[in-house]
Amino acid sequence: MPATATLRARDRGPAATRRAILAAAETLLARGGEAGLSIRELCARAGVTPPTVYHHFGDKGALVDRLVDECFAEFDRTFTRRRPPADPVEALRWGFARYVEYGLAHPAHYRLMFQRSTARRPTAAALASYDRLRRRVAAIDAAGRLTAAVEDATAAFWSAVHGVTSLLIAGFWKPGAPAVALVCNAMIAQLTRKEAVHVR
Amino acid sequence: MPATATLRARDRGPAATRRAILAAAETLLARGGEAGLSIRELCARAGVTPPTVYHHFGDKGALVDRLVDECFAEFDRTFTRRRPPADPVEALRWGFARYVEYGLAHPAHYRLMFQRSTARRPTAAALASYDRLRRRVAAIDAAGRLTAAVEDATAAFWSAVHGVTSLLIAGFWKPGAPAVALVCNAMIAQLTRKEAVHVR
DNA sequence: ATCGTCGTATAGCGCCGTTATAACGGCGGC
DNA sequence: GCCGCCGTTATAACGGCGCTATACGACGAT
Repeated sequence: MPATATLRARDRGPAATRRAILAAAETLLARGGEAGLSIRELCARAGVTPPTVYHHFGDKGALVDRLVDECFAEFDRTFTRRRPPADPVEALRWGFARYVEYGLAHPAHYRLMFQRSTARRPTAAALASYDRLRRRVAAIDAAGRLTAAVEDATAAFWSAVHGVTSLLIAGFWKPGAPAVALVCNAMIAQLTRKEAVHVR
Repeated sequence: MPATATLRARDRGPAATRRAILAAAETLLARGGEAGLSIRELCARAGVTPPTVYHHFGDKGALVDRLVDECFAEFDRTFTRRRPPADPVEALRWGFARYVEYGLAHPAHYRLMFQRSTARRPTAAALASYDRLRRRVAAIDAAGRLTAAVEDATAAFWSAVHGVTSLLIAGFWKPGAPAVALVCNAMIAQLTRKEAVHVR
C-alpha cells in the first residue's frame, strides 16, 4: 500500500487525484499562507502537472474556493466535536471561544475564509456556518433573553469576535490578552440578559 | 508647466521621481487593490523603469511600507479635519464613525494598513495612530468614566471597530447596517459610564 | 580636464498562472 | 478481438511578474 502522493497521476483514479491536489494545496496554505499557494509548487507535491489541476478545478480561484469549503468543514467540526453548554447564552460564549481558538490554530485558513483579497461571494459552506451562529442567537431570543433583533445581534456578535480574532492572528496582541474577553463579555452583557423576559 | 507624470525621469529631480512613483502606486492600489499594485504597471504610469524604483525604495515591500505611511497620514487627517465633541465619550463615538468612514472611503488602503498578507511589524505611523486612540481612551479614564484598564479598553475598542469595518469592506453587509451601531454602542455602554466616579 | 558618484536605462533571470496541443488508456459497438 | 471515443494527463510554451547585473550619462570635486 504505497503512499498516495508518490504515485504518478495516471496510476490512481481521478477522484484520488483531486484529493491529492486539495491535500497539497492545504499543506502549502498552512505552510506559506495564500502567497505560498502556488500551482506549480502544488503540482510538484501532488505528483501532477498544471493542466490536470485546471481540468479538475477550472482555475486557481475555483480551486481555492474548494479549499475554503474544506476549511469550513473543519471549522464546523470545531463546534461539533464538543458539546456546548445547555444555557443558550453560555453556549454563545462557548462558541466565541471555539471561534477564536480555530483562528489561532489555523491562521492562514482563517485569512482565506474571511479576508480573501479578491472578493468572492460567500460559498454555501460559509453561509451554513453563519446560519449556525444565527440559530444560536435565535435560541437566546427564544428564551426571551435577547435585547436586539436576531439578525442584527448575529451580525454584531460576528463583527466583534471577527475583529478580535483577526487582530490576534495579525499578531497585534497575544492570545491571552484581556481585550479578547473584554469584547466578548461586553457584547454578551449588552445584547443578552440574565433572566428571561416575556414580551407582550 | 507640463504635468509631472508625462515627464521622463531624467528631466526632473530625484525627489519628484520618488513622489511620482508613490503617486502611481496610490492610483494603482485604489484601482485594483494590493493585487493590482504591480511594479511594471507602476513604472509605465510614472514614466520610470524598474531599477529606478528599486534604487529609491529597496524592494516592493519597502515601497508599500512608504505607501502605507501615506495612508496613515490621510487616515490621521480624517480625525483632525473636523473637531471632535468635547465630551470624551462622545469624542470616542465620533472617532468610531470617522474610522468606519475612512475604511469605506478607502477600502484598498484599509486592507493594506490592517490586513497586509505578509506580516510586517507596525510602522511608526501606525503606532502613532494607535496612540491617538489610546489618548482618547485615557481622557475617558481621566474623567473617571472608564470601567476597565486603559490599555485593555483601547485594544477592545479597536478590535470591535476593526471587526465592523473589515466586514463592511468585505461586503458582508451594507454601510447603514444596524450591527455597526450595535457593536459601537455596546462597547461604549459596557466600558464607559455616563457619570464620573471618583475611585479611592 | 579628469574622475567618481549618483540616478537612470537596457536586457535578462527565474518564477508565476494559464493554455494550445497531443498522447495515453479504459470502455462500448461491431 | 478490434476500433474509435472520450475523459484524463502530459509536453511545451506564452505573457507577465519581482528583481538585478551591467552600463551609461550628468554633474560636482579636484
